[in-house]
Formats: sequence, C-alpha cells, structure tokens
Amino acid sequence: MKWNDLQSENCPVARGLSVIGDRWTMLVLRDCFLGFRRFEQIQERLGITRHVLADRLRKLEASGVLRREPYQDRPLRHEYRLTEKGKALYPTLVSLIDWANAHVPASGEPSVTLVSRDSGAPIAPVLMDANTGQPITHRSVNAVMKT
Amino acid sequence: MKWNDLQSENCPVARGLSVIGDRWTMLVLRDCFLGFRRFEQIQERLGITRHVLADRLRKLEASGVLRREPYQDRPLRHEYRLTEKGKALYPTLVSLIDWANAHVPASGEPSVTLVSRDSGAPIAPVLMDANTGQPITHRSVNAVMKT
DNA sequence: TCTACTGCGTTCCTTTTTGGAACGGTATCT
DNA sequence: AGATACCGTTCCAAAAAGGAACGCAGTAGA
Repeated sequence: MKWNDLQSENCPVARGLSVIGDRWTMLVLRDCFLGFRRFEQIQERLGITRHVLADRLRKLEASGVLRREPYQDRPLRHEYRLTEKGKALYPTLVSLIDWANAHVPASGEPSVTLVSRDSGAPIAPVLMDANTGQPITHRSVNAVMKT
Repeated sequence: MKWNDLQSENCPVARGLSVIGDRWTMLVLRDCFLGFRRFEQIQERLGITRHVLADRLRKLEASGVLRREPYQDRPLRHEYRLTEKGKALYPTLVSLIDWANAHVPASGEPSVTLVSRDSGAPIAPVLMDANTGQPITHRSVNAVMKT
C-alpha cells in the first residue's frame, strides 16, 4: 500500500494520519497553536526546508486544517491560521505532549510543560468519556464498525 | 534541520514525534492495541513493505514502546507487545481517532468508532485536567519552560 | 528424502521524498 | 540605486519508501 491510499481507509487512525501523519506536519501545527503563523517564522523555527514547508502548508490548507489569511496588501502576504478543524487537534497535541514529557526525556535541556493559564499550576491531562464521566483506558473501550 | 535531530529538542512535541511521528508507526501501534502483534499479520494488514516494517519494529523496540516476546520455540518466534510506555500512547491514539471521525470523513465506507466495553454506548472523549476537573482547551493552557 | 509451507526478515533495484543552497519577484526603506 | 523583508520555486544530491524476490530455520506431509 502506498501512503496516499490511506485516506480512503475505513479506519479513522489511517484517515487521520493521512492528514497529520507526516514527519513535520504536527510541528507546523504546534507553531500555529503558539501563534507563529508566517512562512518565514515557521521555516526558521523548525529548520525545515522551504520546499517542504511550502508543500505542507499547501496540503494543510487543502485539507482544511489551516486557512490562508491576508495580513497585509502591497505586497500581498498571507498567514496561516488554524481552522476549527485545526483547532480540534488540540487534544491530540496535548496528549502527545503529555506522553513525551512522561516517557521521552529531554537530554539535559529544560523541557516545555503545560500550565493552567489562570493559576499557573501544571495540568495533568486525562481523557474522560463525557457521557459517563469515566476515564478512558484501552481496557474500557472497544472498536466497532459503524455500518 | 534533519529529522533525526528532533529527539534532542526541548519541545515535547518534537521529542514525541521523533518516536511516533513517522508515516507508519502509529498504524503499527494501532494494530498492537487491537491485538495484532506478529510481523506477518501486521505486514498484511497494513500493506507496508516488509523492509519498512522490520525497520519500524526495530526502532519501536529500541525506544521502548514495544518489546519482543517469544511465543514459541523451534523455530523461535517473537511477537511485539506494547510496553507501559507504549500503552501510555492510548490517549493520543484515541484523540486522533476522535478527531478523524469528526473531521476526516470516510469515503462512503463504514467507519470504525469507539464504544464502551461495558455498555456498548459510543464514547465521547474529552481531555480534562485531573487537578482541577476542568476541560482543557487551547485557551485555558500556557506552555512554559521548566528550568 | 523430496516437496511444500510458515514466519521473519534481508537484498536488490526503482521511485518518491527530503535536505540544502541558490534564485526570483514584489514592495518598502534609506 | 541598493539593501531588506517575505514567500515561495528551482536544481541537484542524499535519504527513505515501494515492490518483488531470496534466504533460512523448522515443521508437516507424501
């Protein structure tokens, strides 16, 4: 199977990864969440090739995760902003951050953590089922086909 | 910057992606969560090339996400099981599934959804702060350096 | 013993994707 | 005019992925 065939899979993991499963994509989105929205900024922060960044931004726009918004005329310049679809990736991003902070130690460097904007206290993300109020674990859940 | 330099970043997103940010890795882990743990099974289910699968399994074992466990002698055969570190990725996987089901429509095909093992009712994953009991949104959270 | 089969890789070669640096184009500033 | 900012595109070399075939240990059957 080729990578591009993933989007037609009936598995949501495959479909999701067909959009954000790329090496750099989530890092681009991280920068967007942090407020870095311009080509030049992102390119410099990530050290990604301009070529690849242009390609990723195009694809993210095409898939509706980002939208191009003009921020000046003459010369016309656009920035890349998260759409609702893009913002909906926040839980995925936070889960990844939480996992990495717990299990992928930074090599000596100070690490980045998430804190409450109100209190400044560290947050401890837990995935709950909104219907039952119970925590979600891989023991409490089944995957089923919705026909 | 090259891809392999990501692991030394102080950003947990970068460090996390250095382990699971690959095109196929999360799909391999999905299969492990579903109970498909053998090389041949995973290769056939994913349609991934054997070459790439062997490489990914090696890397996942090296990074402590999977461990090789013998399931028979003569000939000696191993299966790949999730470690605690691997199981800790479940929230990330569920968040991704939830996002894809909401925002990346399957093309006509029936899709896969998550239901409670007890009740069979669909689950609605929400990320909460265990400390405060409040939902986590990108407005309620700040990223800070922990020195 | 000969053959086929299973399970896991490895090897070889072609195609695709990335990395890296330079180039282009518009518009503003000095 | 010359320098700078911003956002790409182009060109080429290097790395990764796709595809098919091969290797190898053991088992099963004829």
